[in-house]
Amino acid sequence: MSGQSTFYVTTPIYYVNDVPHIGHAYATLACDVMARFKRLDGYDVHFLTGTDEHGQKVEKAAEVAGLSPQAFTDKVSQSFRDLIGVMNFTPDGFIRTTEKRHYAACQALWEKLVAAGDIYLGKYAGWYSVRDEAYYADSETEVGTDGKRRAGPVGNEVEWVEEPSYFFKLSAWGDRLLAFYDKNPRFIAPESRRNEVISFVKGGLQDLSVSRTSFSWGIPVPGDPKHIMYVWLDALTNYITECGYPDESNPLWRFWPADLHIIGKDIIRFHCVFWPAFLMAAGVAAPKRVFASGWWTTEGQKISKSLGNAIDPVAATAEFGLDPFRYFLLREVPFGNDGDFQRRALIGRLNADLANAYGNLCQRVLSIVAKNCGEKVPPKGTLVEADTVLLDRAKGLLAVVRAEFDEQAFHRALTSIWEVIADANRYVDAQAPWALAKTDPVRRDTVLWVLAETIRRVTLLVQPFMPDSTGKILDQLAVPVEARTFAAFDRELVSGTTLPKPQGVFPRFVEPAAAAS
RNA sequence: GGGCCCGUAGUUCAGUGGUUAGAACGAGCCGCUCAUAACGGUUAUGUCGCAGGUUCGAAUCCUGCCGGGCCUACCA
Repeated sequence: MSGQSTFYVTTPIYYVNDVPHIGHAYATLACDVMARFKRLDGYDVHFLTGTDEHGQKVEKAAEVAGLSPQAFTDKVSQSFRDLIGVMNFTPDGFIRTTEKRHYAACQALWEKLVAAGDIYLGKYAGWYSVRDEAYYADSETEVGTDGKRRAGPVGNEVEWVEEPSYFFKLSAWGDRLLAFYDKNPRFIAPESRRNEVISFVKGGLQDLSVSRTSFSWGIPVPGDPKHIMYVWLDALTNYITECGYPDESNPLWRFWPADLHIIGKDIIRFHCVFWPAFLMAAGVAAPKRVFASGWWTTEGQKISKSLGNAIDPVAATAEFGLDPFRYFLLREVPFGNDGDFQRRALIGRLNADLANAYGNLCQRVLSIVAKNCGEKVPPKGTLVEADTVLLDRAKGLLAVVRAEFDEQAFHRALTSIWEVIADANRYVDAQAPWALAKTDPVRRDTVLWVLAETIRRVTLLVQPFMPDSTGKILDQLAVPVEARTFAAFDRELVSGTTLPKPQGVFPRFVEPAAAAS
């Protein structure tokens, strides 16, 4: 037990200004699949998600809704919890930045940074738009023909504003960050993101304003409560709050440093530049890896509220089924790339990959077994070369899939698995067990055993992606629940085990219009 | 302006110097009949964005151009 390797994976904490959409579902799904895989592979896993609830925007949104910030965030945070059930996610923790433990962690981290000499009091100055309630960089503003400075050619008027602010000495961390990236080539993925970050850091870093006095919905700076901590310092800290920071005797501290932060590509800088700098300054180990996922578009168009083309995870799972939806999101697009959500493509995947290739393979094999082998796992006779070729491919899959998971290459893991499914379908045709039934029932039984055993192995590996459906298939193979981890990958099906009646798991999807005509 | 990534069959993509450029899906044809009209076999389709260059040899390296996406800091 104690020697077990740990694996800590996190989603971004979601900003409660928005209701959950496909972007949230996607990042959390990737973490869920990762967590499930590592659990099956014997790791001591901790999977964290949660909500980011501070900041000016939340304060304002609450006001508009006529609620206190706390009541408002309670409500919106719940909608993210609800998504967990809808998508069958399995987080071990759900953190909210409004929790007491998180205040304590943030303030402890702050004090560490002060003690290390990395925080000082200065003045934050910039072009401020009262209407936007936002600061703009000099380069973002321009002076119009009327002599007034605006945020862009058509933006609102800006004025020069200065407010006292604490700063983090980020400028001093450039070289150490570059050395860190150099020593940890796996820290940022995909590769192109790593290049972006490195070039950004090489361009020189400025000190970072890490407190605000213009609003109050946030975590007060220790010893100077007029100041509220910069939301990102607050938000990023959640990952160590969960582990008990600053109490390193907390049992969950064993999970730090995190193995994997999965994030959206919009927040790379915060995770790959600010976060390791904060941690190194505070003397805490930096996370091992940050993987930035891409964005989804719908039918080639950007998702936007005005177009009303957002993909609602609840609607999608209701129409296509949860597991096919989970499968599609991770199979269709290389993880890390942007993806286009096309209805036609989803239906194509559902029918070609799930109903035809995998579902039908299970069904055709299991129904022959049910009709010919007395509803029992058939006897495994002498294996010939064709049998061992197929079985060896299925056996070899675990190592292949494991390597792909270490790169978060979910689409490649699935491609590899589906190659064996295709092999199995070819094998069925080549061996023709329905013909053997008449000529050589012993051989037929062996063929069916080989197929059932191949389906078992494949299905064990598909579990993280489609937990419900694979559970049903393993039930139909009478694989005991305790024999569904990778430790049992080599525990072959036992001939003579009674099997339940087979039942299709992945029905074909037929468009309602087509079905009617 | 600077930087990063991409442009390969109808579609989605793989392929980073070496035989006639690959896969999947889709399409045509043939076969099979255990199965969810599923499965198998087979055929077809490409100026590898364009133009130069390096090389015995380039989709693959270099240069320029065209087209698309992204980054270029402090509202998540």
